[in-house]
Amino acid sequence: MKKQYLALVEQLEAHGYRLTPQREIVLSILSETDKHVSAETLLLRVRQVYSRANKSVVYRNLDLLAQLGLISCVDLGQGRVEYEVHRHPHHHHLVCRHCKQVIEVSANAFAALQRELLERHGFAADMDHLAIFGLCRKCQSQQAAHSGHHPHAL
Amino acid sequence: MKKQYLALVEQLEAHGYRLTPQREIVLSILSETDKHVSAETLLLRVRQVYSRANKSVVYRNLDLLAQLGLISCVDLGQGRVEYEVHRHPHHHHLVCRHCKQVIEVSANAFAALQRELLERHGFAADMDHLAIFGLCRKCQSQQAAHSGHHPHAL
DNA sequence: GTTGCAAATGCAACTCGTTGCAATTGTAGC
DNA sequence: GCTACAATTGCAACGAGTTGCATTTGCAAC
Ligand SMILES: [Zn+2]
Ligand SMILES: [Zn+2]
Ligand SMILES: [Zn+2]
Ligand SMILES: [Zn+2]
Repeated sequence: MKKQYLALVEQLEAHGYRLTPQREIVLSILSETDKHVSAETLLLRVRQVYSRANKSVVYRNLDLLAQLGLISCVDLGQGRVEYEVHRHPHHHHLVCRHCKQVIEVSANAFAALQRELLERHGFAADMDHLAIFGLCRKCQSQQAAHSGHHPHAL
Repeated sequence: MKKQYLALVEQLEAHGYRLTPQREIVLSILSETDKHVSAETLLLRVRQVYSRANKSVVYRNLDLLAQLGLISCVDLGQGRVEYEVHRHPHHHHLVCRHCKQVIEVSANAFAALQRELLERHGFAADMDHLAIFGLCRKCQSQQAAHSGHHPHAL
């Protein structure tokens, strides 16, 4: 994905941001990863190339990229945020509260809502990469099944 | 809101959970607060009544109530999560990334999406209390205005 | 009112992410 | 190649929330 990396670099330079070694490495790792990556994992990978890499710097670079709209982050309920370069078309995630399964859905289903929020409230919602929590099909039936409840019941 | 407090207690007991002093105080404060409250604020209020109250216990009780679907929490981007007893009908929040303004909207607009996710993916989404980020009307025009960008520009 | 025991608590240590600030570095202008 | 200066980094301290585990307690059974 050399193309994507060059596009990221171009965007940064167009906005007057510097290209530092650590930032370049973050960009290259992000652009060659086609799934979500946590800050922790990203830091470890950056350190394979640049061993003095620093937590704050990675976070700050991720913040910068997100602010420029080049990457997005999402919290899938795993206790850490995950990042990825924007894919087109956009996608969202349905996260089952019970079995933790994550279903990826296209952003199409969200376009009508986005339009309605814009029309009714003048609000331009970022419908880029959402996590929606709920119950998957299987866990809905299971929950319906046992209405008897004990504390700590699974 | 005595009625709401009693309803909460009843739900807890129906599920076999104990009624401890600290938990009772958390319930009563939540049920007499008609807006969002952070865990920190809640802890301070609990301590006005029960001065030895403990951070973990407050968090664990909030988790329990959320798990039972009695309260919901939302992250409005303020660096801390806010809690509230469910109001009916449900509402959501539109948060402007730029001016931090929060617009409250009814859950109606989200019903169509919820239906679609259920039909197409069998997923029962919790559309109880979401925070959607984006740009308010005013900040959209402002952003359109200045296309010149410098690092650190506001 | 005693007893038994799971539920709940208290506490300290931990994780993830953020922040303030001093030191360093990229880069534009010369 | 220097210089200047803002952008970036490194670090350590911080804040919100979680967790493991030993202790305590609510409550139901007797
Ligand atoms: Zn994704
Ligand atoms: Zn499930
Ligand atoms: Zn709300
Ligand atoms: Zn705004």
